[in-house]
Amino acid sequence: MNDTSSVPDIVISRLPSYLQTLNQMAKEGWHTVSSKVLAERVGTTAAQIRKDLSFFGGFGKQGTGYSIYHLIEQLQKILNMDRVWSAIIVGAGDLGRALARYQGFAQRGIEIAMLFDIDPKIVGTQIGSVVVRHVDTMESEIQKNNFKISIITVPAAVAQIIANRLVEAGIQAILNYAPVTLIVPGSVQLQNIDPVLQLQRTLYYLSDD
Amino acid sequence: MNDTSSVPDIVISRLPSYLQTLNQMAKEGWHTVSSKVLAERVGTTAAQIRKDLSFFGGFGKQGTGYSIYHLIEQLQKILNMDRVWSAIIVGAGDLGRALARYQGFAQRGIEIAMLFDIDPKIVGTQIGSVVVRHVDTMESEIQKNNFKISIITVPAAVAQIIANRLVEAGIQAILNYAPVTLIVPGSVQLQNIDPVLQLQRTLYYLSDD
DNA sequence: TAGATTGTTAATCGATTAACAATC
DNA sequence: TAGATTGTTAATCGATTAACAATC
Repeated sequence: MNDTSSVPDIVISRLPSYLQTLNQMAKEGWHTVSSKVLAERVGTTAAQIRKDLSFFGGFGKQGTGYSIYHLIEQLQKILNMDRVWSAIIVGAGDLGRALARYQGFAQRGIEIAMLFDIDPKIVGTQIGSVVVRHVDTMESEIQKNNFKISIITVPAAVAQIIANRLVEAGIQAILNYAPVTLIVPGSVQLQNIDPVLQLQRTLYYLSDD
Repeated sequence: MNDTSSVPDIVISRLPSYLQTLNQMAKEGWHTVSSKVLAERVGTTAAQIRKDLSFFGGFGKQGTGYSIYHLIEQLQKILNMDRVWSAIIVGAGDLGRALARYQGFAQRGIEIAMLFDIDPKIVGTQIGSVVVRHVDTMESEIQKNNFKISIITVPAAVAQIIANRLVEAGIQAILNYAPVTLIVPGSVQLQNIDPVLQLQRTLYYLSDD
C-alpha cells in the first residue's frame, strides 16, 4: 500500500480527522490552537499530534501553538485536498442512491460525478444531481473523464467482478460497501465500510442484560 | 474501552472478519481450513491468525488445520454472536431509511427493532419492517425493551445531544454515521462510519492524473 | 512413518509516550 | 522576563513475525 514514502500509513490516516476538527474550530471562531487542546477535541494525545505533524515540518510556534487557518491550509495541501476530486458510485440500490444524495461529499471536496447500475428500469432516472447510467458504459466514462475514485454499492456476489473492472479501467481508490474481502493490486487504495462488522466488534464488550 | 480483559482490542476487532470468511468458505463447501489458507482469504498472515485464536484456546489440529464448522461455533460464542441482538436507528433521513431496509443486518444477527425521528411528517410511516416512532419516545422504548445498540444517522449538529440521551437511557454500543467526534463514557462502545473521511485517507496516495 | 500444521515462545519491528532543550 | 508550547530525541510499550517443538 505504502511503498516509497517514509510517512507511516497510520499517520496519514489520522490527518483527515485533525483537519475535520480544525475546520470545526475555525467555524466556531478560534484562530489558534495548541496540540493539547486539539488533542482533547480529536480524542488523542498532544504528543501524538505533534509527532504526526512533525513528519511534514514545523507548523507551530513555541508558546503559542498553531494558527488554525495556516494548519488547515497545510494539511489540505499534504493530503491532496486542495482540489475537488470526482468519484463515481457503482450500484444504485438503496445505499447507492442515499450516497448519491448525501450532501457531505460535496461539502468536503468530493463530487459524486456519476452513478452506474445494471438494471434497465432505473438506468436513466435522476438521483440527486446525477442520472443513472448503464454499467456497460462505466469503463469508457472512467477513461474519458479520468476518474480515480469509485464507491462500490453493488451486491456482495458481484463486488469482486466490479472491482476488477474498475481497477482495469484505471481506478486508484475504492470505497467498498459490499460485505466481502476484495482482492485488488497493492497500488490500489481500498477502504471498506461494513456496518455489521463494526457492530460485531462491539458485541464482545456488551453485557447480556 | 478495554478494562479488565487481557485480550487486546485489536485482536477482538479482527475476529468478526475471520468469521465472515469462514462462513463464506462453509457456504462454498469447505469443511477444514489451515491458518495459511484462511489468512490468504482474509488478507492477513497465518501467524497472526494462530496468535489471535490462541488467546481463546486451541481450536485446531496439527497436520490438519481447523474444522470450519467448529471454529465458526467457537468464534460466535466468544463474540456474543450466538444470539440475535436488537438495534435501534435514530434519524430517518436517506441514510437511516436505507439502513432500516438493509437486509445485511438481519442476515448477520442484528435485528433493526425500531427507527426514530423528530419530523412529525414521517413519524408513523413504514420503512422496511418498522414504523418510524417519535424520538421523544426513544428513552422509554430503550428501557422497556432493554436495547443496548443504537445507530446514529441524525444531522451532525444534533448527534452529540442524541448520543448523550442514548447513553443516559442505557445504550452500550453506538454506531455513529454523523461526521463529528462524539464524546461518550469509556464504558460505551463507539464505532464511527464516515465515508468522506475514509476517502480522504486515500487521496494522499493518488497520482494527480 | 512422513508430511503438514498447530500453539507458543522469542525476536523483531513499529508505534506511542515521556521528557526536555529550544524558543516564541 | 516568565510562561507556554513546540519539535525532536530517547524510552517504553505493544503488536507482528519468525521459528520450532509437539503432534495429528
